[in-house]
Amino acid sequence: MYPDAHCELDFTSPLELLVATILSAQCTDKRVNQVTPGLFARYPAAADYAAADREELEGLIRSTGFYRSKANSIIGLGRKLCEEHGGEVPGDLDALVKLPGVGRKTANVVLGNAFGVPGLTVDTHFGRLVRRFGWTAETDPVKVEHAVGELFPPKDWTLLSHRLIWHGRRICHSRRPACGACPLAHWCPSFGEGPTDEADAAALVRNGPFS
DNA sequence: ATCCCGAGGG
DNA sequence: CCCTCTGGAT
Repeated sequence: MYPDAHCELDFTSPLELLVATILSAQCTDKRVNQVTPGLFARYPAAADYAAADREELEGLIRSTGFYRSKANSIIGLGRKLCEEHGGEVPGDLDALVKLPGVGRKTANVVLGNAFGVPGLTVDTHFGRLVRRFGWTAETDPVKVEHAVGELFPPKDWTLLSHRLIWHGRRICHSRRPACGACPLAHWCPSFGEGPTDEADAAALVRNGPFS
């Protein structure tokens, strides 16, 4: 299912993807893609963010929401990249997570889509769906990441993340999931009654559309 | 636990 | 009017 699910943010470099992912917090990808062309043209390199005028940057990203904190993060990001990473985006999780505005989810997005390093991007969709599927009951994102990581080989992690997010965005919504339109309705333990036990969940992983 | 924050949908 | 949208820092 969803064999060609992919990152829907527009980008042409690790830096662009990193900035776009920061902007995508609590915002649709479509809107992020509306502001990034102008943003990337104005600030082509990390040094340009480091030297950016705060109010001008805020104006360019305002429509994505949380624009003051996002502008702060992006300016700090540019500075730290220049001071500690030669102006380049580091390709490892530990360094990425230390950058301002970059948490584990954002770091894994950059690793998976710009560096080809397998990563599970546990965002709100990912967590909600794997709990509905009965794959884990954890709510802490790191615990969810480890639990789901045990169920699939690393080579499948990035595509699996995109598939789950795709499905979450279009069908398995937070409040009113479109179970009537869901191709997984007869497979999903949350369609009928409540969650299944661990053996059932393991079988769902082995035989399910995401394997 | 709370704040940051605009835009679009129901 | 209320809710949600691929979070992260305090």
